[in-house]
Amino acid sequence: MKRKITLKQIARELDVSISTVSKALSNSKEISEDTTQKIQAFAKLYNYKPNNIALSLKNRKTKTIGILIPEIVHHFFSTVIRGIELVANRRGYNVIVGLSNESFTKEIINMEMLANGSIDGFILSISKETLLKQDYHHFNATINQGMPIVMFDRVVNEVDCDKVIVDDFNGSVKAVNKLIENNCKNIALITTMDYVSVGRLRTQGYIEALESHKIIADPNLILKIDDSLDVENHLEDLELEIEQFFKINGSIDGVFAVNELYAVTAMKVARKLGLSIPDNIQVIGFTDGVLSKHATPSLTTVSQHGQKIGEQAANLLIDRLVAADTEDDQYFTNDERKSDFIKVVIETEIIERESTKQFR
Amino acid sequence: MKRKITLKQIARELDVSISTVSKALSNSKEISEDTTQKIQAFAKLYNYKPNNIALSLKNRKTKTIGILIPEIVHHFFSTVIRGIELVANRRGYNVIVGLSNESFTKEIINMEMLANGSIDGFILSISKETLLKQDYHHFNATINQGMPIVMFDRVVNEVDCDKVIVDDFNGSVKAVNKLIENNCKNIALITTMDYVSVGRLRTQGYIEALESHKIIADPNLILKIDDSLDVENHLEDLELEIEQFFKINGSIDGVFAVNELYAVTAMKVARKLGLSIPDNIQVIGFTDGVLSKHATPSLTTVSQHGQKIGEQAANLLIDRLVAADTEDDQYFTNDERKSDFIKVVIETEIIERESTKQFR
DNA sequence: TTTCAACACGAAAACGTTTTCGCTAAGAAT
DNA sequence: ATTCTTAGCGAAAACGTTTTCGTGTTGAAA
Repeated sequence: MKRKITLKQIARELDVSISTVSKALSNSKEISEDTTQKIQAFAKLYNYKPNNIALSLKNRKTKTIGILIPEIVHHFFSTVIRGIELVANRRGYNVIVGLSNESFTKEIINMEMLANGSIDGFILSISKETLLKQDYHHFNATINQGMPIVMFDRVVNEVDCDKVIVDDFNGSVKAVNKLIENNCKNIALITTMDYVSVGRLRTQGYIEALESHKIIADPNLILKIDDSLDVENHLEDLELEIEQFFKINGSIDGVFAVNELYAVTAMKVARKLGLSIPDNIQVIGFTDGVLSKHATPSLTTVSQHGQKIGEQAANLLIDRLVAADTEDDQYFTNDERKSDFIKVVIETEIIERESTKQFR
Repeated sequence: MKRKITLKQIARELDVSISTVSKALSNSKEISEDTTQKIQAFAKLYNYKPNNIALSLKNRKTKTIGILIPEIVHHFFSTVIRGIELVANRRGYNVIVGLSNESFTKEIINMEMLANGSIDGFILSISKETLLKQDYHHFNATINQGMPIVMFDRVVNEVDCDKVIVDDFNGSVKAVNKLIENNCKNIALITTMDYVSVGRLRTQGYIEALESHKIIADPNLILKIDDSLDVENHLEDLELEIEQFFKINGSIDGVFAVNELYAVTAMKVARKLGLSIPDNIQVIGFTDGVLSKHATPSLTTVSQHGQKIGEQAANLLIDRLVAADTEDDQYFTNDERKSDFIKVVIETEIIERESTKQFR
């Protein structure tokens, strides 16, 4: 077991100085061709690679991006990570992942761990607890320390930074419009509590779509699920709730659900109640995950393009990092630097599958 | 925007030496109570936190684990990551993620990027292409450089390191036994090509279970899917293949599939052919993912406990890291160090759901 | 008064780089 | 013969820590 070789060791072996080795390896023409050859050969032989940590310390940048998300076992989030990793790698960056597990405290701890030199910038999506508390000081603190942040999906106006979001509002409008066009007369909405911004926006889209068709949104047709306790492990509760909802509102012939799980559960319940899909009830979900694709019947969804979100976020962050790098030279007073932040909206797209009727 | 404060700055402000500041902050009793108080107060005020990179360079360890997996948009892998992150965090480590995307080259590039000081050790699962090529030099190279590796799930005998695997063989045996107990007479197997070790092992389990019941495995009842091209995007091909398979073998009354996708697709096809589940055909899958849970009917599966795998892997790696740390002191000749590697087997468990009959 | 321990702190090395600057020798220009 | 370039290399600083060792001051012991 031989440890990685360093410049110092090469220098000692070849009886030259460290500087000479460093220069020779970067093909500096300060060094004679002879010495350069010799050093490069030796370095290759011993598989020399510069130590990243030393480089990071010297350059005061790590070429690493910190990702902070609420949950990783989740199709949408892992898709976003894939997008981030893709462009990060292409542009010479690594990716370090932290999970908040929807907890405010873990979010802070994770940020502080990473903000102390480990990374050059953050890409993150806010945890539910943080959204509830509406306490965003940790984000602003790290931004003030000169570390850029890009938020995606679960973003918030109180923090000044680049953002990448899906067009929740218009996505919902499209979905509900589709149901209306498909002759649904009583369209139900299954959504989350309002503090999750995406839930709120999707709900607004639902209402807007109805109203634009002169339909008054019936509050009874809106089911708000409290998912503060994790639904995944209380599936029966979810089913029960939806079943009650269906029974009370017998006239429902269309369902728009703000996520995949609600949608497939709704389908399940509907079938249990003897309703057939899409003949009696048509269903559209939000988020294009595995469930939608492989459910029976397969689910028509509003696709979020998670990977694109990740790619965009990574590009935004890295652009800002290289900008900060070159900008360093020209002088700026602190407030003079133009701090207009970008908000990228990723358009949604309806993917038609079997849970809605096909008209053509 | 004020950059993070350093020891040097504190020292200058308070007109003491850097060493004094460092000692005061670590409560060294070399420093008088007065000065300690003053320094700590100042540090707190300016929110001083030691720079991780500098610490890494000094201590020659990063407190970071590198994860290298073929794909992140995959329930099993993301579950493993969650497990790793859980114990890594608990034990003071960060987690950096690389994706090989099933490519040999990307696997190597990623390893080299991370191996140059960025991390203290690897947790990885081998890419399909690497398994095909059977070229494992990059793993052995990094191990030889003194960087420990823990492999999980897709492991290989040619590399000497700790391993965490699921009991694929026994898992399959259990599953097929269950089908036999449930009175299936013609049990089909839907599996992958043999070069993926887990596919091979699960196939062997299938055969073994049959033979232990004096049943001769019928080669016609084994369908090997070539998933070298990604199946997710060629779903129809998969369905077609399975449909042909079912039509040719009309007698099938039980299906064991080595992954979730094959299982739910089999169910879909079966229903399409007018067969009801579990009455006409019972189905068991491998991997406990979202699909199994939410499919209709929900799928009986062999659960892999991905999170437990991740936790075990992380513990193995960190144990070895701290061992190497303390062991450093006593002298060892290189070959003298005890290098017996551990192979942890995570037991599988059958989760019964609606796709098999209930006997009680 | 001299000696000595204890106290409180600073200097410097080390981790592995890159880069600026300075130095020496050799050859060219004056 | 003297000055000037230039080629080729080394010394040292810097990034931010921790830690070892040294040093000066003070009060007590001799």
